[in-house]
Amino acid sequence: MMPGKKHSKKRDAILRAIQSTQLHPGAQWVYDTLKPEIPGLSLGTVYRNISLFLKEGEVVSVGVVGGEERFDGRVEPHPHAVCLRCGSVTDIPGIDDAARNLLAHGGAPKGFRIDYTKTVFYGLCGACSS
Amino acid sequence: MMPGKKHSKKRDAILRAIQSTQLHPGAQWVYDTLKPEIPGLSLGTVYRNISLFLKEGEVVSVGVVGGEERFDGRVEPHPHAVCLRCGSVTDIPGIDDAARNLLAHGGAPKGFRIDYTKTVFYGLCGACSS
DNA sequence: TATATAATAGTAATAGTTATTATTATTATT
DNA sequence: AATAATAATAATAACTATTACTATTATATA
Repeated sequence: MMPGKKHSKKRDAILRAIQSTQLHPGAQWVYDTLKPEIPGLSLGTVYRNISLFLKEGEVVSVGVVGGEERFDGRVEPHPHAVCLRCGSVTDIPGIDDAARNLLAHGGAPKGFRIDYTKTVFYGLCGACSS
Repeated sequence: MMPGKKHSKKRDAILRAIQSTQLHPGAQWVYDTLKPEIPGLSLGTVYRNISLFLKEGEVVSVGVVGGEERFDGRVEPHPHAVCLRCGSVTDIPGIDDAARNLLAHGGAPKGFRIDYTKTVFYGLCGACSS
């Protein structure tokens, strides 16, 4: 009865899976990764719980890469680099989005209330450009 | 025999449709808009030609909004504002992405070659926030 | 333990997009 | 202009990521 987070072994596992990698995985990756240790896991459960995490702000969407939505367990706003060849997504730390955000407020369309910003750099990752 | 652009009434109409609006439309909108004046037009043709435009750089993708990919006929890089409620996409002119781009080069992952940047602001548009 | 509530698996359904193929239009060549 | 080669298209089927649905199972509460 102690007020706290909602429980469910599977839900927790899904959140931890997303938080414990820097791959910015999609739902399928989470499913494939957890399935061996949690045989009774369905893809629908992964999708449903990720939706919950998004709503509760425990996970954030990086956007759609190659037709698949990718997620990030690090919720502080920061830019990402997406490889156009292999689809890898990399964090770009150390660059604060907030300043950019402020800067943009001046130019925002009349009456538009900005909630958050996403900055994505597209190109070729180290592995794919060498 | 004069070297010039490739032709096709439908192809041209599709490109002009995208270029002549600020709605940042998706494929379905282009189809719905042109269908009355070009009854013999199929959705597949719209998709196929948009893919060509993307490859040739005549059109640029704004990203996926509400599960649908949206396009822009203005190809100079500039940020966009996406309304989380109605899905409208608005240009944000007057803010140069290039500076931001440069700024980011320092922080980009080792070996990552940046080709272009996309900055999107999410929030509520004027109509939806009032 | 009994009862109410929430979470899940499995499956079906949906929607955007891409591929296929037969046909039609366009371009090049004679 | 007539014919041959090429490109573009419509119509349809296929595909994929995602969501909805439903019967079942697990969890929490009394």
